[in-house]
Amino acid sequence: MNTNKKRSDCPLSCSLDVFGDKWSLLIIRDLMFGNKCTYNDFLKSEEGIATNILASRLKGLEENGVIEKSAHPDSKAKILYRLTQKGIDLLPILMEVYIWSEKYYEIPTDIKATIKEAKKDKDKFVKQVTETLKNKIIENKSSS
Amino acid sequence: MNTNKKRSDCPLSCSLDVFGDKWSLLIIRDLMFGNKCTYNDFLKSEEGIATNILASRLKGLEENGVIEKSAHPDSKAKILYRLTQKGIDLLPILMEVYIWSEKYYEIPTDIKATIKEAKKDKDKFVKQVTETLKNKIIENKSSS
DNA sequence: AAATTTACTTTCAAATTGCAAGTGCAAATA
DNA sequence: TATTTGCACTTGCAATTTGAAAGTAAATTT
Repeated sequence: MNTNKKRSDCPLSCSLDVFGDKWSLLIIRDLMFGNKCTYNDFLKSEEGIATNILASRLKGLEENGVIEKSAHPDSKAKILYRLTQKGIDLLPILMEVYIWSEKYYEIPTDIKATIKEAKKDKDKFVKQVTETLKNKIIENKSSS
Repeated sequence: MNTNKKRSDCPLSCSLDVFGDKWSLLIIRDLMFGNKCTYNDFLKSEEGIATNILASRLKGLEENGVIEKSAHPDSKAKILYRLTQKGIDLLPILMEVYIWSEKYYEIPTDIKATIKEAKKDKDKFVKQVTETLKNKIIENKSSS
């Protein structure tokens, strides 16, 4: 992604410069809910992102401080991608997208339950998931 | 936008197929907060969308039921674009994007106050703005 | 030592974008 | 009434981006 061009001072426009494309938020999703954290994990996702696009999106997200690379505990050949706090803070946005889609589209049953739970108490859901994600950061900080 | 291709059954992916690009949500923003409602209004926005892109985005958003066209009360030459309920329901998503950006970027002072208000009581903010937007729909229904 | 895995890069055709100019109808102006 | 302007687009074309496939280099497994 273009990490350089800023189209205007509008916060929405600036945010879209960071994650306003068809792929970036899917990577965030995989990191948040998919238990995915390596290049190949993202490649394997259902939507079938092209490898060059994945590389460019990871670069963009990293440059924008949404994700960061770190050493993978299992192997030097692997790189572990993880959300920064800035990335974790995208959770409320994703949550609202899921809630919106649940109102207007058919939802796979496995996801449905989670959306229902989020809708019941949004703040609680955000706090819970945020905590889980933060713990992941700490885990990896201490093992790298 | 491609209104046809569905990359997966993931609700997030489907949602991004509808508004996951650099322009669509800016049009929604203009309709929601910008008091803009005609083709030329959108064209004049700060970010400078190209006219062919604007046409294609408006088409896509309409096909996806997010906006709709109607007769402009002032003139036959004008077309009035407005949000559908489905479009109005994007408000929580936009709100969360604004709140996120306020945490990580410099925000123009005029928008800052609105974001602060939204943060104070999200539900209240969504309800208030939703009501205003719904009234706009009714206004135009009765005058067209 | 050879094959495989992992994280990419490169190549190239196809699709999309962005800019400029043009079109056709409506409305305002001379 | 004739002409210009406004509005909502469309068209043409170059430049950029995407997507598919193949390639690379280091690390790991066999």
